[in-house]
Amino acid sequence: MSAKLFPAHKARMSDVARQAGVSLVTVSRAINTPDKVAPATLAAVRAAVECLGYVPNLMAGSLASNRSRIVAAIVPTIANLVFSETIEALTQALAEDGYQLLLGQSRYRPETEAALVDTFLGRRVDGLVLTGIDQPERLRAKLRRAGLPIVQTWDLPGPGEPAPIDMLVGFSNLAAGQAAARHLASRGHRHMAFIGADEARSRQRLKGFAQAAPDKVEAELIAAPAPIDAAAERLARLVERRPGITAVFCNNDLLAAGVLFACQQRGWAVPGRLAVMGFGDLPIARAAAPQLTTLCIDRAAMGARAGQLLLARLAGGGGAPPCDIGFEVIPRGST
Amino acid sequence: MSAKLFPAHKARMSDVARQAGVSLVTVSRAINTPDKVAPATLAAVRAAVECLGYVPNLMAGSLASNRSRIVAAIVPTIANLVFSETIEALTQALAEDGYQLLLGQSRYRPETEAALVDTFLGRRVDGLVLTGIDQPERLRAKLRRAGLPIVQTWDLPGPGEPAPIDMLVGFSNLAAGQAAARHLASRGHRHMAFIGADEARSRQRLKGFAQAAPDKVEAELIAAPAPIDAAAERLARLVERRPGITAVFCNNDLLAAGVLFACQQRGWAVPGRLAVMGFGDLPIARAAAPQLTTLCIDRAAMGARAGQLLLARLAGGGGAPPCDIGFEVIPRGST
DNA sequence: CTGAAAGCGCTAACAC
DNA sequence: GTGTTAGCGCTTTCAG
Repeated sequence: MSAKLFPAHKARMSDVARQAGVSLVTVSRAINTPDKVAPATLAAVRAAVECLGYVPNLMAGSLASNRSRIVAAIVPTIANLVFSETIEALTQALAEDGYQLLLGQSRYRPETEAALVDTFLGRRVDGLVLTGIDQPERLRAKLRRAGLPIVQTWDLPGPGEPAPIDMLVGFSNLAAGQAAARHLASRGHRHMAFIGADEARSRQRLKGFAQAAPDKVEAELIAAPAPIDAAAERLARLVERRPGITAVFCNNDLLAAGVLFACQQRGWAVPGRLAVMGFGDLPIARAAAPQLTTLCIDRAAMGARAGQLLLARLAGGGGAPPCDIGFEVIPRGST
Repeated sequence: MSAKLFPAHKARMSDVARQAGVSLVTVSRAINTPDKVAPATLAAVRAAVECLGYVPNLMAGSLASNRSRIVAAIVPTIANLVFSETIEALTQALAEDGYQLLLGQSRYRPETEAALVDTFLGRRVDGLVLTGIDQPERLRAKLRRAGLPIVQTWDLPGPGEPAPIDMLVGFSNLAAGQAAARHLASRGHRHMAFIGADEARSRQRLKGFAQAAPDKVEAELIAAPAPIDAAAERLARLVERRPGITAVFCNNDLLAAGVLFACQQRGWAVPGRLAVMGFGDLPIARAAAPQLTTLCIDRAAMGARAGQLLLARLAGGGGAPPCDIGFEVIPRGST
């Protein structure tokens, strides 16, 4: 409780002001709007700052200016490349304008997400990035009332689904699932299977997949977060239930890589005996042999775009229409 | 009697106080230390909070109390499972005590790291988690002067290396490299190669690996962040330069998986023609075929421990000695 | 271009 | 238990 809580950022703005022989306000301006200060004054202030080792207290500044320059993001988990790559790009985009990222993990739980939102609102973050569009109405209402810029990501509302809370950048998981099925069908497959996490967006892709598949789809849903080492075991179950399947759509390239290894062990040719399709176009997709056919989602673009939308709004810009970043089937050797 | 309707978060504590018929301080206590408030008062305050949709301004609270309840962490990139899993555990540990995580990415650049530190100090974060121990002396000095709790992670200073800035939880990358070489040697290998990122900790592991290898080690260093799809190409280079190599140590399990696929394409038996060892014990290690022998680092424990060290110090506890979380060679089929 | 005054919304001492 | 009095360190008006 003693000295440790009152560490070395001892110098305040008033100390710098005294040292530089100017007023406190001038120091503030020298720091925030240097071009509105006379060169000589600026130099004096900078010298004083240097000399005292002054570090501006952004917390106090935020309180006074009502702008925290902090944006919060909530993802189910950061320990999943699809989300961490999005967050990487988002952080980068924000950093360019001097914004920092407060990270929250919902662990796929709505209550946790709601609790995180409360905390973030309390911290007066300037903006919020959410994963998915399946927030409960109660939360959506609260967020709308809060009136801060919000970007929902990773999904697009279909007909009948609630409108975005504010801004949105995503893609249709339903359409992605359909595209996967159509790709496999185009390669002559009829009996398809699905392995994915038991979670909203994955289920949405399964729905689309099943819609567009020529035959009934056999599915294995793994409790999220999906452990990819489950691949071999899930494949085994699938094959036991439906020996005739000739193609499997894995909702994550890592899972698909696991299936590739499992096929290798079974002595199954890919795509001869089983076609394997992944999701994400993670680096492993190209490193695999055969290379993975996959659904490419531009995660970096999604994160960057989310950041840009927020920054534009924070800079006084108007709203932007929902942004569909789309997806692309990347045909490679595994199908 | 009836409450004014406040636009979201426009209600201040004084509004709640008036509505509840108590003083502002009482509201503060009701929120922060409910057990120091009479039940009836508490109920009245809570009703008022509910009725006004009051969300406490944590920013103002932080300024007044000089505690932000925010911890910052800097990693090279979050788009790498080894770091994102550490951050996941850290975030989780902090959340349990009501702390949030501000995330910074250095992109393996010391200047970026230094700039992030400045910002975070300005934000008066309560603690800081750093990746690695190779911060320049200038930065170390600044951080020591700052006097806030700091945990360095992912490494352990060897003899002659600078002492920790404050607290530390890591493992010896040098020893890890040595252990890898010894494991491969124990399997009868003499001609070993290394593929890894061109970055401090990876180089440290290479150093240990080379020290303990019976013969000269052939190395391929990939500019960080290492794209894992480079695996096949790097393996090709290695083999071209030293056809006699029989074992390769990859500094990341994903890279190792890529090498496994490359071997498959070459028709090389693993471990018959080439033994492959990974690093990290990521989920893919067990999903691979053959399963990957790897160096297991308990990243979740490291992140959690970092959080606990910080929380303990913030709760008034004393310092803790450097914590070596160690590593473990997990022998599996690939060697 | 610079300065003086007036808070931002809350917590921390102290009183009562 | 509860209230009163002071700030936390900065940014904003608004003067000059």
